[in-house]
Amino acid sequence: MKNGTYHHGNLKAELIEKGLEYFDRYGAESLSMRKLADAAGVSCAAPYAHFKNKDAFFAEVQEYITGRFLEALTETAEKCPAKDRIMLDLGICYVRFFYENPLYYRFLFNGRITDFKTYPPFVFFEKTAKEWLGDGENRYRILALWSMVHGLAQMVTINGVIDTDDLENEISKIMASVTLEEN
Amino acid sequence: MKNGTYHHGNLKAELIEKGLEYFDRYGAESLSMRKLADAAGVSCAAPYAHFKNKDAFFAEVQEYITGRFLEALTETAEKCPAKDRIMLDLGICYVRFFYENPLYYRFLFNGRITDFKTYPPFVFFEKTAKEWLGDGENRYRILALWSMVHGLAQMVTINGVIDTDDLENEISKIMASVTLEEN
DNA sequence: GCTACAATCTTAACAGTGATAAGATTAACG
DNA sequence: CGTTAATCTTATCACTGTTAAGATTGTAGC
Repeated sequence: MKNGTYHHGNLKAELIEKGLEYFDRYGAESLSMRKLADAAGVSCAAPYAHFKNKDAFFAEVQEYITGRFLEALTETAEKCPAKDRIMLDLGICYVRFFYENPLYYRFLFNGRITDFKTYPPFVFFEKTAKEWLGDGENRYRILALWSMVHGLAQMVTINGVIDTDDLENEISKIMASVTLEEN
Repeated sequence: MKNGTYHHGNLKAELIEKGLEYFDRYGAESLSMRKLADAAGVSCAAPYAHFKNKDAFFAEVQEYITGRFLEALTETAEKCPAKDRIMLDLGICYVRFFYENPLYYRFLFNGRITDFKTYPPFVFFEKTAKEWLGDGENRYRILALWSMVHGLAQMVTINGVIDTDDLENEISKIMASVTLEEN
């Protein structure tokens, strides 16, 4: 207990913040509620006033990360100069996000996301792809593109299959190597 | 201790076997060395005579699963009737393996595989792709195909983005939607 | 300001975990 | 038959998530 502050005042936010810090350094596996409480200068049971259990804590962290991921995608789409580049830019952004935050990939897509169809970043990706490809029957193409980009994101989080010195160029070439008609 | 059998005689194999059973039902997260020891009718410290630690145990389980995965791929390649179908068949096999064993995907590709480039199933996939595509500069195409198939495998382990009643047909259409020249 | 209430935090405890050390049992091999 | 190494058991450790009981404090209504 720090001097005179029985009530922390901002514990929930600090726990998430400290959680992300630890997380970025060591990953989610070794993160414990007790270390987190310690880091926030609080007793081991205090976090349970704000999170029902460890999983609920992780769920909030996940929502935060998902928010940042979705933000990156929407920004990329908005800033895209030419409409025929949008899927390429989106793909690069998608891969880059997990290249820059490798630990996030495992955290998100490891049992935590139980439904791809309703996961906001995917919904956005699908919507954009539909707009780009037109209203025809493009379900299979969208799935192909989507899984390719998602698969690439994982490659990039693990080991140098892809040259990460020039990520943009590499992803471009990979995506271009698979002809989607006018590309 | 079972009647008169201080030495189990076959503990290591039984631990892996019981491990896979538990694993198939509940996943790897809740599996503990102690439950495993219990299930094998042995004290909680006995497993440590055969495995240095929990991670070493998991490493052996991983090798077993990897073996089965690689086996499925090579068999598919051998049985393939027409050479121009081989990448399609391999892709279907790849996805089907994880559709049938959804928990394996998370287990394998969750920090456990630290290098895609040397992971035998990937090496085999790459080699076959090279043979199929000829000796040209097809690096990007192979990566595209590879990540697509790998991404699809994850889709299929999570939730109904893909119609799993007719997995073969769906994967075919997805792979075909992306034109790889002569296909 | 005072009081009641709800939110927040601490202390203490529980069962379950991975892991290790010390010693018991037994298989294997000369 | 005796020695040795492999295998197993019995403690025991530190650590984990979680809960219950009670202490402290912010807050709303008087």
